[in-house]
Amino acid sequence: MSDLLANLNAEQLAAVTLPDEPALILAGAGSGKTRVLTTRIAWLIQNGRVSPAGVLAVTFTNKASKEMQTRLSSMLPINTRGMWIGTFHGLCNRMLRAHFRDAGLPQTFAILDTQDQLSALKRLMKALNVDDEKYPAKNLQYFINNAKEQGLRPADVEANDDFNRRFVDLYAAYDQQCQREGVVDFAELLLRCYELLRYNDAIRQHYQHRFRHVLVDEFQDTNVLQYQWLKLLAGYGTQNPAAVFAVGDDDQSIYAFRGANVGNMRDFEEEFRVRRLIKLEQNYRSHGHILDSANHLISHNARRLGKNLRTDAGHGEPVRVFQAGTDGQEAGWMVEEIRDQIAQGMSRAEIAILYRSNAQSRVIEHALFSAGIAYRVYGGLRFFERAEIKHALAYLQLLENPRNDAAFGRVVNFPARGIGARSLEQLQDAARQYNCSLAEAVAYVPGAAGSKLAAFVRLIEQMRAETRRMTLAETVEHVTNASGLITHYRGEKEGQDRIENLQELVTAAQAFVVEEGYGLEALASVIPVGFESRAAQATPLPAEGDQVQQVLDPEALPVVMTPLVAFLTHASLEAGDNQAQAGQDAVQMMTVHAAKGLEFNVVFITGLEEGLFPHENSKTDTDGLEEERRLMYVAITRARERLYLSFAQSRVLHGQMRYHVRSRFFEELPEEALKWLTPQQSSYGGVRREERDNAWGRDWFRKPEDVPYSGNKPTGGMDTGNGYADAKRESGTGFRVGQQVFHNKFGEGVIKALEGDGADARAQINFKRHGAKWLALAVAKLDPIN
DNA sequence: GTTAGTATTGTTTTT
DNA sequence: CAATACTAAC
Repeated sequence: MSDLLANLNAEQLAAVTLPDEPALILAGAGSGKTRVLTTRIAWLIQNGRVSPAGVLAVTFTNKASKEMQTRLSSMLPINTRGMWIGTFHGLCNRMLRAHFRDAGLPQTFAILDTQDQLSALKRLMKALNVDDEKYPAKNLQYFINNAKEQGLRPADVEANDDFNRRFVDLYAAYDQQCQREGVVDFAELLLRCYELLRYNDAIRQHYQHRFRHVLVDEFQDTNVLQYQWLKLLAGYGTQNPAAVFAVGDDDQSIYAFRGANVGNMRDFEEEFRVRRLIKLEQNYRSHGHILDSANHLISHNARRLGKNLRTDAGHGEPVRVFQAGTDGQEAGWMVEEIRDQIAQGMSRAEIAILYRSNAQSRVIEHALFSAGIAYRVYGGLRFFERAEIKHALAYLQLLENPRNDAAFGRVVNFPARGIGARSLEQLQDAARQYNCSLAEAVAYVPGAAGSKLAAFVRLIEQMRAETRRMTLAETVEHVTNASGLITHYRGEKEGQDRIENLQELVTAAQAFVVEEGYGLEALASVIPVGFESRAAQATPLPAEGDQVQQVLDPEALPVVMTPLVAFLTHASLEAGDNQAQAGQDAVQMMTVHAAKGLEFNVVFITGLEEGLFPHENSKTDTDGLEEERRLMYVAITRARERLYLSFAQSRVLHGQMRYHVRSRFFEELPEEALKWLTPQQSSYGGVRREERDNAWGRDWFRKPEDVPYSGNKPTGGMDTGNGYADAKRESGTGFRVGQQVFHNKFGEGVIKALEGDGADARAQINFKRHGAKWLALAVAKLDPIN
């Protein structure tokens, strides 16, 4: 109980037990930031300074918010579910659902992700006959989001020239389109919520009265709008403002490209008259050399609040630096090092490979895969972003809201129903003419096209009727079938994976109902002002498949979020990390951005080359460069015991061979902390070249099923078409020494030796034209001759 | 209206 | 190299 504070150092203790007033905590990497934040909440509650309902804690990522909830419930015997702990977007969504009428939104508004937003803009521009050459949709998207992040509506944006004026007009038209269709984009979620609080006195006062403690994680990454939102919520400038507890690290601000404004930290300090500024500078994570490197590097940034991390741990091992000839060699070297580490008992999950951009993961994946080392890739294409999943979700959206034109357009002809571009054009014209949704405009389209469209609308209506009494999972399953999606993919050669993903969606729906209590926590907090205490108590976990209406009395409690809407919201707000096999012990691969907040025993930072890291587009201005340096700082401080830095002299980028010099960051690290692993200057020998040569091969992700593998499911299917061939190949019976084989790239050759088995099987082949090579049989496409 | 095949273009990081 | 846009043939 009272040992909440037991293991805190002096700085942390001071932060946790601060009085109820604005406070800024400058928390260095690995200084126990999350711990301070959660302990603070627990301490406040335990000492009766605030009730769980009076706390609002906001983070940036879903991961962080989940972590906070987990830790909190391990400290206190309370249900964190009903608490207002979440991401900015998640909390805004909650509030908007609760007050949808006041916010001017339909009850079932859908959320557009970045892709959806872009296609909505393209659709709009097409309808308005805007030249995409002159006004690229992508630029418009950036323009709009940027404006929204500053809290600016079209009327507030100053247009200095014709070009900007056009953008402003399009911004206005886009907002109207969204409103008509009942959808909001990410930025709108925040802006709309901000406006709700700002212009609705009763609601604002309610929340200001309710939240006595507002805690913010990663404060350095807040944008202008988020800060304004916080100020409103915390009752800045009122008689009795909430105590804002902001935790941040200016050195870890890496989201400027997304509108993050480090200046918020300074503004906060001034505007809230912060008297309590605590620096957490004791690092509990990294060994000395690693920390020295981080400190040394970041000291090259001019604009800093100033902070230096220290550790009690010894120097530890030096930072190892490796220069490779090619990206393939870099990957090959990592494989060897990882093998060593694993052999010495290091858990795979404690090894992380970091890179600047997602594209770099391919070569590394290939090397790990050939070596049979289990790995997991974060980021990339996430579950809810897959095309087949988005199609299924679009059907589900239409069940809730037929006016959602984006969803309508997405699936009206998928699977193909003979509704082509021309018919759609007619439909869009009609919709514009009668100022209605696409679904409503169907009635105005004559002829064959009209009847096909009408059939589609009937299909949706029929599905809606059929699923009315179904559980969420049943609904999802029914829709994947009745829509014809499953049938369609069954006929496709690479459709098996997609079908499996659709089945996975049913499972996900099931899991959502069980684990999330149906989004009950969202429901509980979604109850309009005045009802929340009742709702918070009414959180018995529903039995599997129970309809929420059966758990909560619909008469007494205005249920605003149906399970389906909750699920769809969940899908857009949490793109669903591809954690298919999260529990498995696998090497972790991710971008540096994705690594923020995580830590590992062993860390590889790869591709440290000018143009890559620092990235080409950021090299020109100092702000960009400083952000890259902060990014590097974040990367370094992920490591606990061992850190590797590597770069390659040449690598294949955008399908072309590029030659790079090593990153300037090497010049900014303390020499005495580094240990150069002198690479063999190998233009020929050294690491096996075919690893690189095969890296981009079409058959790249062919794999036997039993290989430990937990990366992204490749979208291309290999299970159906060539599963048999692979099985034969891997069994070893397919090849013998002396066998003549043919390879797509290397031509004819003779097998000189065989080695290993299963996924590890390799063959040494003497090619007529390319000489002797070792090829992994699981990867290389070899056909026996004769 | 659909499909398959070809030309083009754009490639950082993400809630 | 990949995703997307466009074009020509079915």
